[in-house]
Amino acid sequence: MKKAIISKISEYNEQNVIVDGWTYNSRRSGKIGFLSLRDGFGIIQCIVEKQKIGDELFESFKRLHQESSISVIGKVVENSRAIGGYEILVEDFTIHQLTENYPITPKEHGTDFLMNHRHLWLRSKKQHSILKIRHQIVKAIRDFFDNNDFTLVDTPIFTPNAAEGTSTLFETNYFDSKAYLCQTGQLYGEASAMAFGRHYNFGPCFRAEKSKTRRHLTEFWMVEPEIAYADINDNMEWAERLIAYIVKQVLDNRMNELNVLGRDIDKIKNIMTPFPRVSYTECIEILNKSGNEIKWGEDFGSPEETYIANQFDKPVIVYGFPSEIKAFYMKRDPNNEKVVLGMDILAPEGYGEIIGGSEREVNINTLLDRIKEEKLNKSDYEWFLDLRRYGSVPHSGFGMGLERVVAWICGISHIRETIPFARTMNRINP
RNA sequence: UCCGGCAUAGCUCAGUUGGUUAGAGCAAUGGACUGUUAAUCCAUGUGUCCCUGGUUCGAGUCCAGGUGCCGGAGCCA
Repeated sequence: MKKAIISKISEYNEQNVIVDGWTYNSRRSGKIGFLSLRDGFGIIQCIVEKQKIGDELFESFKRLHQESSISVIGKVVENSRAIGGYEILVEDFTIHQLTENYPITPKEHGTDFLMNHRHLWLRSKKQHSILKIRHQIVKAIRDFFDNNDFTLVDTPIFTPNAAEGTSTLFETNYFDSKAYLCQTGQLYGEASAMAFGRHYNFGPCFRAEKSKTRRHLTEFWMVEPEIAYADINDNMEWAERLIAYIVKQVLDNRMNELNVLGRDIDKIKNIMTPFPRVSYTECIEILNKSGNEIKWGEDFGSPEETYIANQFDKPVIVYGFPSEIKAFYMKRDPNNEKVVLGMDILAPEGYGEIIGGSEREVNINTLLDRIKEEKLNKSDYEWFLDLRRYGSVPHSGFGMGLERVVAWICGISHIRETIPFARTMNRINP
């Protein structure tokens, strides 16, 4: 007999199959039982009739509590009363383990309790859907870059210094000296772009910021393309094409999961290029008109960012930030030395910044000045400066925070549910 | 780090102006029911009321300190 997975159960209509899984829920109405079987690929209703399977097996069925592991043998049939349209008429089943007192019951639970049981919470429908969509997004990102002749080049996690100087780093004991967990792979990405033309790296980043908000993790995943012979406008186009592609892939492949999450599809179905572009200076004007007293030169806070994003129903590209508030490696605008050729993309619905990028500074003297201004250790950057000594070209890149994109597309209010095992200021377990 | 909130059964919560024996739903256990979708109905068990100290004849309830968590700010993807 064939083993079937629930996501492909329609291929086995009117056939007998084996399905390996776990009991998601069970109900009884006298001599007929309804067992929701979960196998990681889907959930299907199994019909257990006492008359059909006999008294002994029916008694074992009664003992199948939530998350008991079983293999079910039965016939697949269409039935409109079953969620998913198919059900299995059980003929036999074998029990691998009878589970007692599974902690997560089909009722409400608090976030702290659920996060303490994250290893089990992953089995729940909603969490399962979020991580399936996360996987689809990761695949879309890789496909997008692979299909556009980018090369994946992994950047190191142990680094000897701060890339941006500003963010807080996790320090580790590296034999007799100190090393830090990477907060970005960007500088290494620039080296790679000069070797491969189009580069991306995709992996975890670490920031020891004491941030307790729904948008922050201490360990999160970031994808960072870096493109040789690309200016800031090329950069914006790559970024918006990437986002549009991701949204389309999720809509095309994960509609079931979006529905489980109750996502309002209207909010994401029109995410197509081009995205609106608005300069930092225009943002200040918009904010001042609305009564916000932010001055030119100040960085946006979270409420300002949300206000700007809410003016549009697509992600919005904000460009031309004051150079003082941005990283040392961003190129100054030749037409206005006060601003840099940097851009952020803000997601709609208050999800905040999902992309930050820029055209990179290529003039070695300007870079040296900026390194001095930021009080960075020049010797740490000698290798990076080599990239400006040997065949330097205009180039650009950006970083996109995976979890924020997942949160936005899923419509999840807190980022901690968008990563399998969240690390925050107050949590490193499980 | 700052501001605000919360902490009572395995879970989610209620608990009156301080009053003697601490409550519900779910989960669990037993039973009824052949089409349930978080099934329903009946029965049964469940407590360091976060910790320490104080006020009081009496504290889950009031006060002080502590701890943990949640939300927001700053910072950022």
